Amino acid sequence: MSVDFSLYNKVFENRIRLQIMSVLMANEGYDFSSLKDLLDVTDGNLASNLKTLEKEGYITVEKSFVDRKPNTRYKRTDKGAKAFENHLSALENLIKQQYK
Amino acid sequence: MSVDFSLYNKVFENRIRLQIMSVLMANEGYDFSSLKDLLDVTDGNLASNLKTLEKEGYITVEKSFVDRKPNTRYKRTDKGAKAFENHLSALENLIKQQYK
DNA sequence: TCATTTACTTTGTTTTTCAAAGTTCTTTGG
DNA sequence: CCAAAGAACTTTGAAAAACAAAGTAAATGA
Repeated sequence: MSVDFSLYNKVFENRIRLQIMSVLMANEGYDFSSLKDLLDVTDGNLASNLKTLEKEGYITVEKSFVDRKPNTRYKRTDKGAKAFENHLSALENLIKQQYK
Repeated sequence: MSVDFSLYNKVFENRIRLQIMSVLMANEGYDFSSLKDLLDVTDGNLASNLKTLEKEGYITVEKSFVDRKPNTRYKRTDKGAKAFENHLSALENLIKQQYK
């Protein structure tokens, strides 16, 4: 009757965090400035949403220098991948339900 | 490369509103107390989220008496159905992208 | 050495969420 | 007929979340 929402994850309720994880699922890693271009957000906003994901243990951060410029690279963790897949399952249930 | 998010709708970023619309897509109508039981929210919270959907023109409200008790019944509008389907499309793109 | 770029952090405002309490309308029991 | 009760709110206010803007650090380039 009703859709199972137990796998729904509030961390991914935010559009920016949802998109960040989506990008990090499709790519092994992605850097700060590329994310910024892709998602069209201010750097402060992006940084704080990345921090939220990091605090949850969903992504890792690696700082280095590329072309003599600072470069910060983000990657999903296994925990993050699992959590995201679970969340997508909840959404998938919602979508499927429509045809029931 | 990146997922199309143009159909993403901020109104449905909230879990409760997302679930309400989901229920109203699968059912012609649904009443207040049944929604309350289903979604496990306080009546104030439910009422305010229903009002948000009503203000957007996504649902309609009909009040009557059933078994001598007040009964409020909610239905999706065409506009609401369209907006919700669009939003699900955006989510579907996100899910599909994972297998690319 | 001074400006510039990247990737933040801090600050503070605005927006959103939500619970709790109060209100209205109608029915029912005494 | 009056009080109590239940449904469905509305109001109030507090807490959390979202963001923009400005400030900062570290390294490089001119």
